[in-house]
Amino acid sequence: MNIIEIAKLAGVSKSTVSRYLNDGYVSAENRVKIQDVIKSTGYIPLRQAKTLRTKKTNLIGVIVPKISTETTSRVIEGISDEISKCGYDLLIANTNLNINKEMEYLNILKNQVDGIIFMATKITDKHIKIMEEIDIPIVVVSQNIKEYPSIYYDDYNASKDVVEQLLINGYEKIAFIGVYEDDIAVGYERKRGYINALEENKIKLNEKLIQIGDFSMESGYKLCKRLMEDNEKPDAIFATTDNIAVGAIEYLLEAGYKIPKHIGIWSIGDSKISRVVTPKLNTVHYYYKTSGKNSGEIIMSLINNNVKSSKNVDKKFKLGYRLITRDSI
Amino acid sequence: MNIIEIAKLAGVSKSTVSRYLNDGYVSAENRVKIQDVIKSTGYIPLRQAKTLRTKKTNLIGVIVPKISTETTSRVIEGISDEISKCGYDLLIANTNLNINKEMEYLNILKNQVDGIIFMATKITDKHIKIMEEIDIPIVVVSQNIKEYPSIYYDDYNASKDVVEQLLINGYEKIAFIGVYEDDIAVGYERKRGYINALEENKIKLNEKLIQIGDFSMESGYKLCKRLMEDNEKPDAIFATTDNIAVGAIEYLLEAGYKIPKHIGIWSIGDSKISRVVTPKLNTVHYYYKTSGKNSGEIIMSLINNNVKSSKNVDKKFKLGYRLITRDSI
DNA sequence: TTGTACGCGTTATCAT
DNA sequence: ATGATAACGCGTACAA
Repeated sequence: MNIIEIAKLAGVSKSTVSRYLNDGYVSAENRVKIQDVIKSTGYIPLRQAKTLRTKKTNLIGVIVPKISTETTSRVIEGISDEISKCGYDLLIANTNLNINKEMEYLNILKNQVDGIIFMATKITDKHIKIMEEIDIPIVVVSQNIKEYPSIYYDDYNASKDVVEQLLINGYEKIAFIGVYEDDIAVGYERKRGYINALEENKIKLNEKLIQIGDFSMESGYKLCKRLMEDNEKPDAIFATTDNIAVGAIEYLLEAGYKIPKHIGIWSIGDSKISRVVTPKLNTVHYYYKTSGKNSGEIIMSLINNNVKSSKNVDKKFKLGYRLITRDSI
Repeated sequence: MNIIEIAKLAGVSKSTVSRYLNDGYVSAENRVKIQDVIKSTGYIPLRQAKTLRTKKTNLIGVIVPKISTETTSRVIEGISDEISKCGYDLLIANTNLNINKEMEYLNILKNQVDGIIFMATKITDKHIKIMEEIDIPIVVVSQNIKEYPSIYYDDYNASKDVVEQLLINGYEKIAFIGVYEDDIAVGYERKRGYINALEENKIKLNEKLIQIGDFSMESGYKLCKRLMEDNEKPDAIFATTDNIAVGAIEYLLEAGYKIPKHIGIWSIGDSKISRVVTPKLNTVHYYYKTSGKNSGEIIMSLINNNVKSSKNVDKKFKLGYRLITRDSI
């Protein structure tokens, strides 16, 4: 079923049908005829043919580091809600944290979609070079990249606030369990917030209290163990993610510590898990879904304004956060 | 940059370039020339033009009920892993549990992609009617639909096994907290397993011990409360999902019950939460990622065998499950 | 082994 | 307001 058949059935030319479908510049009587035929046949124009002609795909590509995490799915949900309002759909590319796949997908997507939302963990010069060659708008979410529109979280201040809350509540030896600094937002910025908070409060930095691993619960468990078995035992732990915190809690409980009696703990994420683990976690709420919504809005506005490259488009959204107080301090 | 420019640069006709890209029927010397040009230009054929010609999109559409749940993201991960091996990408349509959107997306996707994986909660005659009109293969995951290839879980037996385990462990009054039976798998089948297990063990069904709500923790909380405030107090609860179980636990703990001392609890899902909640939940592991992988395999094989409609294609995969014993009984 | 010519379904231009 | 026709980028039958 194509536009020509519809035209025949309606007794008009295919141009008229096309106009009916698009600008709508058609006489009332033909309008009715065409409408009837389309309704009875269930005709939907072939997107690919339309794309070939118009250079519009009505698709947004999203590159994600890992599809099955709570963070990712909340961001995607926000994007999906937003772009579907504009008749756009989602093409999802999962890199599984493989940096080469990120580059590959950037290249594949560049002529498949009208815009790319790139959920990044770490962006290298190589990335930037590839991104510069792309002539559709790109929006980065989760990291602040100076060359591109970015939606990111205020990791530095969130982290600083956490440490300050811990101090206010009387904790003195606050340990830090984080991730590799390659990840600018979660690794570097959160650590920087921790360090600066201590500094501003005139507390000497103790390198032994800083442990770096990956995003897994196992890492939280292991690093917490290392921390507690050392003679520089902390009285509080700041874990950069809920997942890490849960791993740490697991160790602490096993080792017979009471939380928060013997040791306090605070993390970032406000994941579902943080609300049900015992003790319920003090954490920080990030507006992940909102960040998806915002990136959707930005990409749509760039597309609608016919922006070809979003390089140096100065849109930066630093999202707020909310400290959540529960039972772990 | 299109195929004609590449041809010019390589000093051959565009047919030769096309052959290089596809069947590869090209002389060695031209092969090298073309390869060089493609490499230096970074040329990638435009998918849409190719599609228009070949009727192949190299896209799989996935319709999901809710994008931001652990189950969904695990299934999608499996699909993504599998189809990416075949050079396919994922087009995701999120219905947000809106049944009309399901129909809508079936109609939209039918000429956008080469195959549809439909993650359904409940399939009506209306769905079937629409699906019959679609001339690309459809695979259903999460429900067993007799007319279409289906990957589903053995809800009936999993549920029965849970109840039997509870009985073996000495529990006598086992309550059931479930969801509306519209959802055939989670609602109907799991309840059926519960009822039959009791029957086979000659235990009289007590309607008061059966509570039906939705998928939320709140529902688990509320229904558990109702159960415990009645004079027919159960000594064990079978919750059909981990989420519901967590809600129930929340109530029980608040009300001063000890688990499993005063009451046992068992659920289905083996979600991340089930492993960290206190007490750690007895639950059932379902192979969600595998189900995604399998649906990917099936859809790819249907596509590769040029199957136009998968109606009455007799592929049924009932996935196994694994009972997980932890601390809640 | 290579190239020419045509067709896929749509929109845009231009005359009428 | 309408219709004929060209064009989008690619693949392929056919002729050479």
